[in-house]
Amino acid sequence: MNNGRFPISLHILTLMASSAGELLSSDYIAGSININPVLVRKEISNLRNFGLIESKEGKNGGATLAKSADKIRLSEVYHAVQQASLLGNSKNKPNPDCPIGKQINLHLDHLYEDIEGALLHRLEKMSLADFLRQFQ
Amino acid sequence: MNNGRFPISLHILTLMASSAGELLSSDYIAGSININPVLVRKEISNLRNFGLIESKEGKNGGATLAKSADKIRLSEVYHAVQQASLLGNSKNKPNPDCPIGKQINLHLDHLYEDIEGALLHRLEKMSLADFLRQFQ
DNA sequence: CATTCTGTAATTGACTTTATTACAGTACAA
DNA sequence: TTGTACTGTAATAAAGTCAATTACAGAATG
Repeated sequence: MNNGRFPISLHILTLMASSAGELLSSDYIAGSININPVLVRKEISNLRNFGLIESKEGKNGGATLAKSADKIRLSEVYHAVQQASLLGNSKNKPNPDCPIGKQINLHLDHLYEDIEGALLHRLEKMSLADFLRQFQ
Repeated sequence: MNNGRFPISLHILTLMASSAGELLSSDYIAGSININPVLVRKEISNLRNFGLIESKEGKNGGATLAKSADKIRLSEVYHAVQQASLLGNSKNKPNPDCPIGKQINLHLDHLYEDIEGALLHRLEKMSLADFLRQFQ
């Protein structure tokens, strides 16, 4: 994964899991993560599109989990923030006249798929509730 | 992994494995990958530090594998290019006054280590020779 | 000793990510 | 019904990252 969005999204969800039911404001969340509130709202918007978060506009509004923390797998969080490939995106444009260059992206892609499968298998095993449980 | 260095290093090593014994110039390699020769030399320099490549300066110089392709595990390549953490580096500076923020980097790091372990396990199983064997 | 390489530093440029500004719209509460 | 406190989102600016490029010293060869 290429971005810092995974930790941000997981932080957001962890905060919500730790205060289940309450609506948290983007300003409060941004204060905990120490980033800009607009970025928090963007991530919340994304997580909402993936059915992990519900939010409420207006005064006393905010966001909360859309389902209980033990129903949220970390693999869902991964999918929600995942855009590019795990290990360096195959955006390289190798020389098609070279016998190695011509084929390497195909084989790299296979390798990445294999590895990403292993990664997802791990993330699948841990729920947000499991993750929160580590905090004391 | 955050960078495009893994595919570049693997490409370099694959070229060398496919023409075992020969010294390849950074210009030739750069032509196959379609990147700048200086970047190739930087990667070669790094791979040499990890004992995967030997190089020779001067006219008719170049680089070649330091050991046979079936002795090189892809996990070694990963280690050679790995600097930052796999999933978004914990460069966030969460608020230490927040009970979640205070602890989250620790738990994120544990999670990353766990996942990286799974990834390395996969890469450990494949040698450079295995990777090259896929090419026909 | 000219040539062809590596090795490496320094700079520039392209791109990506995050912060910031701005503002419309929504819900609540006095 | 109006002020306030929020979300949602777009647009822009600032910061950071990564690769390309330039430059050049040094090594090996013929």
